[in-house]
Amino acid sequence: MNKTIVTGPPAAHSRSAVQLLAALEAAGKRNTAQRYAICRALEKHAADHPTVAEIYAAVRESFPMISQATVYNTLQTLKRLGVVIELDIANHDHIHYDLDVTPHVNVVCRHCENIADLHMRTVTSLIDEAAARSGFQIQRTAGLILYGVCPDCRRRRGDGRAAQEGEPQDA
Amino acid sequence: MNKTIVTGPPAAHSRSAVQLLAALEAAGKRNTAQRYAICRALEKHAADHPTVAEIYAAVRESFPMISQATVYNTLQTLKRLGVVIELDIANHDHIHYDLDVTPHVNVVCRHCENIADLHMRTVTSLIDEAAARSGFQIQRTAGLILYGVCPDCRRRRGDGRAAQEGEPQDA
DNA sequence: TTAGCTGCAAATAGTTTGCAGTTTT
DNA sequence: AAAACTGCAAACTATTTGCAGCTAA
Repeated sequence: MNKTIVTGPPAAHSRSAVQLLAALEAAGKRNTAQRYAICRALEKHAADHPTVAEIYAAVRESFPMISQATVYNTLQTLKRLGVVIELDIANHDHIHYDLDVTPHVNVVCRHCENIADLHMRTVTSLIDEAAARSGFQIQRTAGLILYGVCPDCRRRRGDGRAAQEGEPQDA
Repeated sequence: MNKTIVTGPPAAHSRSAVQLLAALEAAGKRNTAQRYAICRALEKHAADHPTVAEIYAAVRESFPMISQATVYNTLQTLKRLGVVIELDIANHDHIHYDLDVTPHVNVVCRHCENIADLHMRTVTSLIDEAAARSGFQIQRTAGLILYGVCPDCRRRRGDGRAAQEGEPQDA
């Protein structure tokens, strides 16, 4: 549950609140105070890959009477516009949101549940090869998810465990 | 909803029912008729990346009185043993199961919801680089998910759409 | 025998939805 | 003024859980 960012440049590729709002406007969506607050909350927590609950909590600070439904609706709208992506992470109860829609990998720690962004040349190679080999037209290139243990947790909990096939998904 | 396999060798890397049962036994789990039936169903539908509902339906054919809870329980056990992985796919209501736990990519079609397996050298490079760059100890190397449109659907629905960043997640 | 498994049914909880009233354009 | 958006509360539904009886070892 701690939200220390483990790796990677802070929000370097993430869209800003302004960009999100611009996308909404460009799509002919209305500019409401609630949406503004939600976009600000997204921007602020971008590096955490926030869940709906976290965004809801953050928005409430400045907008105490907002309803969850509005948060869900707006997030769905942003998702459909393609300016935000959903991260469905195994064994996590909530959906996470990522403002970075450029090709990258997300690495998830099984212990502290932190999520890091990783930008690598290899991602593009992988996608190109996958497209060539499968005949698929790959549309979404962000949010490739890898699971493991972050450096902090390795240190904290003792290391040693082999990173092998057959590694169980849970503790 | 059609389940034609689009790409890749049929179940080449998937574990067989026998292997699943062996894993259960090795872990000191009891050998029940229900678990046997579930493993058989998994093996049979491995190439489909079946959901719980599909496995439940398949098992019922030979075992009409089985309960869903048992299917859920067994799947969870297999998951914890690391012989099966869960695929959490964006916008899919159900969890999919993959009997292939060797490093590979899953490519998901947004239209027909088919899931293909792709084994590529690049996967290992990606994982190695991700581990090196992030300091994470990567434990799960299977089920890297990519989203796009499969060849059949491209043909069927007309092509043309650009595979760009900013591509919406839904229709 | 006995620990573990199954099946039933009820509980849980994240997300979605209907609708009436409000707000943006 | 019209269409869209919000907030509330109810609805949905995939998954989990409690528990009594069954069963593999």
